[in-house]
Amino acid sequence: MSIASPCSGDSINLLIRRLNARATLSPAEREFLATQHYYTRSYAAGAAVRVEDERPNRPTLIVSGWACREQISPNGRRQLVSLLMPGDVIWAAGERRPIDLLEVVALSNLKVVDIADVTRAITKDPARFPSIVFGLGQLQFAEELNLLEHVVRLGSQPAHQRVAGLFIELYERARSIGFVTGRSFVVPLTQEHFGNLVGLSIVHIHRVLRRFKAEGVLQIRSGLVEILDEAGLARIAESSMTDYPCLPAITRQRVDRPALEMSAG
Amino acid sequence: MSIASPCSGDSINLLIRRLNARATLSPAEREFLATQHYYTRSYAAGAAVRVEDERPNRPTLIVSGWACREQISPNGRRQLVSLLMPGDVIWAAGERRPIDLLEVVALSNLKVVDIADVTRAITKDPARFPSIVFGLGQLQFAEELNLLEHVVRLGSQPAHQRVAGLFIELYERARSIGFVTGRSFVVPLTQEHFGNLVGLSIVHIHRVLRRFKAEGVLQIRSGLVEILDEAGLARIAESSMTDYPCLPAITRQRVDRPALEMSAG
DNA sequence: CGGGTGTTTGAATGGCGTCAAAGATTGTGG
DNA sequence: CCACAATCTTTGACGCCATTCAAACACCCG
Repeated sequence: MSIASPCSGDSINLLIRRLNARATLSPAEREFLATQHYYTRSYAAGAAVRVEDERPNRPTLIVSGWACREQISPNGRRQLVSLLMPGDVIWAAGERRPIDLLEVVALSNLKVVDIADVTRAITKDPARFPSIVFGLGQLQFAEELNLLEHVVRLGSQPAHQRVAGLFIELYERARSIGFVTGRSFVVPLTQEHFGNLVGLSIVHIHRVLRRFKAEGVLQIRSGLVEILDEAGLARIAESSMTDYPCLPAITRQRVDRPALEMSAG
Repeated sequence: MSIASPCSGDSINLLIRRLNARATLSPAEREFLATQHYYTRSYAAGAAVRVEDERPNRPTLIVSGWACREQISPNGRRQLVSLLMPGDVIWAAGERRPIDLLEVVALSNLKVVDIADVTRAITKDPARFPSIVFGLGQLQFAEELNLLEHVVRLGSQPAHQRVAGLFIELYERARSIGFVTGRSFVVPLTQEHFGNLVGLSIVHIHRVLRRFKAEGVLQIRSGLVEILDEAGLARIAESSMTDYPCLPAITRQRVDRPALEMSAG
């Protein structure tokens, strides 16, 4: 199953809401965005998100599914540099940024719309769309901020902190786009993806997650992340090096797997 | 603490050369930069580079010495996010970037000049200074590119690759500003700084460097880095995970310390 | 010359990766 | 709708890369 996908008509409602949260759009701006015509493209999980024959790539909005910017290290390892969720814009208009040089890969089945024409119109007459321009800039800003936190995580934190920090980020981002119901949200990633994000092996990601579940902090069941103890999770992410007793402790964790009934909405 | 004093336009020759390498400056542009009046400030090693009462900080050019952008992790560890060398610009004019939010700290004694007035004049009339505008943008671009490589290093490479990659970056950057003589260049950093950069302990940084010296790849003697085998260093940085036999091998390395005569110019 | 800072080294511990294999889940074709 | 394949998860055993602790050694500065 894939995540609930908005139908074509309101596929950019999410973007409008996000922009609106950063700078209130004028009715004219909202009208403009809502009445444009958007081309949809779909990618299978694992596919490179890229417009053929188009270099550099055209500004694109993620409608449903998740993707990442990735870089293959010279040693063959895969590093996921940043995560992209619905409502995120991939190749911003205007000046090229280094991050735009990285390959974008679909982590789940993915639907995007081309917003190249829209952004062209906007940058050609920015005075007409002040809040849109500002909001798009803020979205870029937020992604680069996440990147900086990522550097700190990778460079100076042990496994459990990295994972805790990652899930706090995911939680907040999912909530900001309205994808959290209760304390749960769908994350269409495998443990390998988590590992490639925070620089840990699959096996060790699993060990950390098992620990979190045993401590009632966080739980993942078939792609549904449930934050059981938000404060506890934050405490782990921000604990000093010696505070949190390291992994071994819990040795065995028998899984009494209850029947699942949650839908992936 | 910083000491402000007027200073000759000579200190920005390095910046002019760097900009010129990216887009040839017109005589008028060169003239403009060279005849401006610049205020110099100095910081002691370890001091925060910051203009008192000024928030956000004013665009600033590093004249001599090294600095870094750093972030203290919640767990108390220090992560150096990016290195700043002479000729680098710290707080770009115009839009604020997330990286500008990080604290800048002098790693050695540092001399900078304030270029706020200059950048203001330039951004107010960009058509008059096309190559300067472009060149400054390229400098920003380069720093963000280094940041991405840093993410890959921290997230997916073992110790010796991180260190090798770091010194390749240092070598190229030092060369690009004309600070390399022969195969040597001065790096005013301690092993602790290296560790905080690439996410390793002091002790392990030392072990890796000892190994590099024993293998005739790279040598550091009182702050002078000597690249003994550039190709070998690149091979280490790009080797696949299994290629390079890991550390232990060389156990003992007696130091026969020869007299040094290099100056730190 | 003495104190502070940085370097160097050893020993011991452990966090995390690798290897391997058995469940569990998802997807696919008949 | 079921059987089968592929993918993902889970677990144990094992070993090494890297950290921590601790202490000696070298260097710089006033």
